[in-house]
Amino acid sequence: MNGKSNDSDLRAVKISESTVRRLSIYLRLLQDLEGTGQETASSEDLAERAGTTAAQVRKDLSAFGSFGKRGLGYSVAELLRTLREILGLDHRWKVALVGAGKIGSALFTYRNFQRRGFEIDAVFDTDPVKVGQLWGSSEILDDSLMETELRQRHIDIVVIAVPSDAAQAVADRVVAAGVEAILNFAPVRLRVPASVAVRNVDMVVEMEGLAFALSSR
Amino acid sequence: MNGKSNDSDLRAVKISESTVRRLSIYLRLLQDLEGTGQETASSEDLAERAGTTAAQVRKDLSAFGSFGKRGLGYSVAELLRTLREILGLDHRWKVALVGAGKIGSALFTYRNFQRRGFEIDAVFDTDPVKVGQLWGSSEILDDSLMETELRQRHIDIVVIAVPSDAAQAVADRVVAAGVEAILNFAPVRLRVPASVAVRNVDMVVEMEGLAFALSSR
DNA sequence: ACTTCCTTGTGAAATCCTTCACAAAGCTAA
DNA sequence: TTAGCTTTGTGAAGGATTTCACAAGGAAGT
Repeated sequence: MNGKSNDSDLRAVKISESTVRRLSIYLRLLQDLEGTGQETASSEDLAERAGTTAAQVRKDLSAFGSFGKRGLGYSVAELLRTLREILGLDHRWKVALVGAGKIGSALFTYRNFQRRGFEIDAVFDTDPVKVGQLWGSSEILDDSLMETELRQRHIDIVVIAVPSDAAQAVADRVVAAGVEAILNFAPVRLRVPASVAVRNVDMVVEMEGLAFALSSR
Repeated sequence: MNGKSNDSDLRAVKISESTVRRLSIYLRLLQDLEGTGQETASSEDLAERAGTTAAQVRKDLSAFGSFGKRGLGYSVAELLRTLREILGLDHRWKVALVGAGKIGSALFTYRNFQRRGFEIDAVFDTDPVKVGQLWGSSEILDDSLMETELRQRHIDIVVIAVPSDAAQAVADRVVAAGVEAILNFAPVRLRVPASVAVRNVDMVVEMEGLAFALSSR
């Protein structure tokens, strides 16, 4: 929009994972703020709510451009729009879920997902009892259809929610089918090519972190 | 002058969260290795499986002492024992679950929890329909009993799996009841005293991290 | 014993991330 | 317009974490 010295080559600068995490948190805060009708927010406001520092907020944002007004802060509406764009949430992402167990089911019904632009377009399982069942409007598909369906439906992100001993095999097939982003709930480190983005949600690791914290007292 | 006290004073050295995370991952790898009958593992072995570097593995471990044998590597059995001790998994931890919804339920039946030394001893919910129901051997308790039960049962860790607008209030009560470790599944940043350890499991943040990664191509 | 090979443990260097601190910019009021 | 406040954006400093690289320890064979 402006012709400032900013040159906004988003691709060039390396953004750390922690920065991206915080951006996601700022986004959520801003959504809350939008609800309250507050129109601007300072880096100090955001920092306090996000549990970080004002300088950190400004640094995080400054990697992408200048979005604030000095003396005023950031426009909630504008920063919301900007963050959504930065995070790639300005369009919907097609998600497939592999594993229709308890965790898969919890995830499927998790409203925040759909609301944030992630739509689960396919569910796979190996269990013949589950295959064919309807989850919402989508039928649980047989595991063997995975590769073809992932391609045909142009799935962007796959959520792996299978037992840990099956996870790597699923990951291999998913990668072979051209998917480049995986959210892994299985308690294993998946080995994938560097071009594939993986995020792990590992409850046991977090619990053990708490156990460690409690023990070091 | 100064009593340059380093040596093996475990409490004194500051261990980073990322180190603790990796220790937990090494522990899991070693459990797998134990199953295969492999008796020793080098830092290189562990690093490859954990998706890190050999130097990192050695640094992580060296913060706690010297557990390896030069030329040989680490004894799987011994390192297992040591890591369990370091992480505080040499005894069981009493866990309470607040929120008997989908996520709570998935967690409750998650076998890996119990297996790793975490036993869920109490479940709370506000919904009168759920209160009184039996989950495994434990009855779902009314939310209002939370403070007293947490104290009476000497709960170490509370898992918060309630909607985000209720999470902070639950956290406040839990902290007031003397609990010092919280695993939070609600998509909010809890504000707690510094003495309380909090770990967040936030699926939306992870998904948005993937969206960002996909967008930056 | 000696030699060779392997792998640890660890200072030092390099890299990455956060905090500091302040000039510059925007707003309001007179 | 100028003065007084406020808050951003950002180099530079400071800290933390990771990687490097190698001396020293240990095993196994001769």
